[in-house]
Amino acid sequence: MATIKEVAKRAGVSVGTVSKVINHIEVKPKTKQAVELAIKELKYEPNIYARGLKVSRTHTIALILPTVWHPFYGELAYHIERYLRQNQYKMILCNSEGDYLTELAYLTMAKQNQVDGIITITYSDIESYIPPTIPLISIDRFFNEEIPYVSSDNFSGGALAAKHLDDVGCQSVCFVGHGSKKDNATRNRRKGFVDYCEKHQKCYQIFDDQGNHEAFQRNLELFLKNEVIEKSAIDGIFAVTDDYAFQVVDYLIQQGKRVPEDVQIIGFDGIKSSVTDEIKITTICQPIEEIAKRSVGGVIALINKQEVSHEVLLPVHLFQGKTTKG
Amino acid sequence: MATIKEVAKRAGVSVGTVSKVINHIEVKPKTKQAVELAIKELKYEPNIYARGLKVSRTHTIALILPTVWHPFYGELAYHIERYLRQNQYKMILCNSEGDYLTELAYLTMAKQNQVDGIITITYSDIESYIPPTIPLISIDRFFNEEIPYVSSDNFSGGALAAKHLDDVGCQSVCFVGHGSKKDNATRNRRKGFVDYCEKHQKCYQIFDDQGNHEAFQRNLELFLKNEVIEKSAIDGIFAVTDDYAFQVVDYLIQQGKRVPEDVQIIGFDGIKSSVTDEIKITTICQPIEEIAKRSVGGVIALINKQEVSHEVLLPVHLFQGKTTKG
DNA sequence: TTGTATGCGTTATCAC
DNA sequence: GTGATAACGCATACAA
Repeated sequence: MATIKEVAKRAGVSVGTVSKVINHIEVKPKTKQAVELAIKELKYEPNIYARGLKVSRTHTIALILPTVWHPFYGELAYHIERYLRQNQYKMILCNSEGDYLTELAYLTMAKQNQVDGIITITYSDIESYIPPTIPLISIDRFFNEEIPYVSSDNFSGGALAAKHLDDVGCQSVCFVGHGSKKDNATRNRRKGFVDYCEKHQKCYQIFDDQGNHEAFQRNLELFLKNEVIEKSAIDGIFAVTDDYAFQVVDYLIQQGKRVPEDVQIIGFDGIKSSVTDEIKITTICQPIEEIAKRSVGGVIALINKQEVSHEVLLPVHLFQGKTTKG
Repeated sequence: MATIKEVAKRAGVSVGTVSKVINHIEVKPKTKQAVELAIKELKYEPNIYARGLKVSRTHTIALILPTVWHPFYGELAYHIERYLRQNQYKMILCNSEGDYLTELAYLTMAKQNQVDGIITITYSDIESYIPPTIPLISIDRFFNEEIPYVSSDNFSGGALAAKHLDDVGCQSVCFVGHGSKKDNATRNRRKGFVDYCEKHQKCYQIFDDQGNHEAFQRNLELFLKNEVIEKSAIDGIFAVTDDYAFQVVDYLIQQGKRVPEDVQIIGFDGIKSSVTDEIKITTICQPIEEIAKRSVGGVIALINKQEVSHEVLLPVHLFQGKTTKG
């Protein structure tokens, strides 16, 4: 691997001059030519570590999320990487799998100057470990007044879901969600849903189980069996994520219910498993690409010591699918 | 940010000693304690760039793939990141979107010592740009005798698909694929399929359109309409990927055909859109996790100048879903 | 066992 | 406009 010194020698100039050429600082056209020739001949590539040592900027940011193996996070990661790349940033991907130790390891990386900033979407309490000096943007999660976050307008989304079920004629609706204390996003969806129901005096129920994956599924099916299949007490369901909506749809159909004739169902997220895929259900769509864009813009602004708004709340919209009467 | 010097001063030792402690080289227990205390007090974090400059190892590898926003690549990326992390490596993710310029940019990164190695899954002709000095593992793609690759046993998979259609009673089968010149993987699936049919004197057809996404879909539907709907000349279809299998299933059902009663369909890949998702169709499953494991093992071995087998061919297996008569 | 000194490849600040 | 040189923070060979 050629170094800047060898380039300088070959071009018959000093290292300083070579450095100038590399960094696009004005030099005499003739010397510039000579240097560029030498660079080509020696196939010189600047060593990023030496440079990093000097300027302590890596042009790398870390993205921490539960797992990229999921339509929502996959799409988000895809767009974030794309926007970062457009801004000459590289992205280190971390699947935390919800493990806060893994997340902490990445915070440490940032402290070591391995990354210039972090975008995180987490449900762990890493708040107290985040040094105020690290440029960090949180997605979907409010930590404190210091840490900027970008999120969909989950409250309005929840209300919109309730309104839609109302509009399509549901008499007795239900919220289905996984009661996580940490997840502000889904909590707000529930709040919005409830708020609409209260204001419009809709009859509603809440299923908000806190168990793990298996327990949740078991309890959900028990609940549905009882309320929907046997008592027919519910004719409209708002599932807090599309994943849950699928579960609900699958179970009800398996139990002989018709969707949307007997029960109408609306989800949240608007997931597609790839760019060519299609949204499968009626759902509240998050503006994933916009979330990505704002997050990237946010970290880069933070890195450049610019002002960043503490809260960015992005509008959602309804996608009319086949699980409600359109 | 504290440096090694400040730690040394505070601990009353020299920088060399501090360095030894950090790198787990034997020192007197007492001095070790003192140093560790100082490190804690000053919240010292080693600067990775200074270290990188010395040892030129970054413990970072780049993963280049078309897009992480897809169940197959998403799962692959997930596992690769996991294995890398287990080996104290970080992963830079690059969605090339099939653009070879983007891919080249990452090769350059490797040359600049920004990454220690590369795992790539590409359909571009980047072959001539890969410097032989860069540790690189190719997935699903044979480049040349120098570059090691890991892949599913696509040929056997294709044959297995044909055999399965044969076993479940199909009389006249068909291969559906996107004829890419670069994609050895899918080509071998086709070869395996044809090989089985020839050997067992099965009647078969090939649909291997080369158009872009829209053209392909249009032509595929034309073909299916003609051969399946009108002529009923096909009762078993092997789609070269699950994505295509879904397309085929959707179209045929929309056209009034029953699956698997009228037409049986088998895909390839075994994709699930998340860890909790389920495989939806009969398909040939790739051992995605094993591919990830071998790829990671491969690059790390290359980085450590160990021998790596040029070809790793991993066995596939049949998943019996509801699109064939089990 | 520990300290000292050198150099890794760059950038940036000076003189010239 | 260009060249010399001092950092940047660390690892390491060698000296003590």
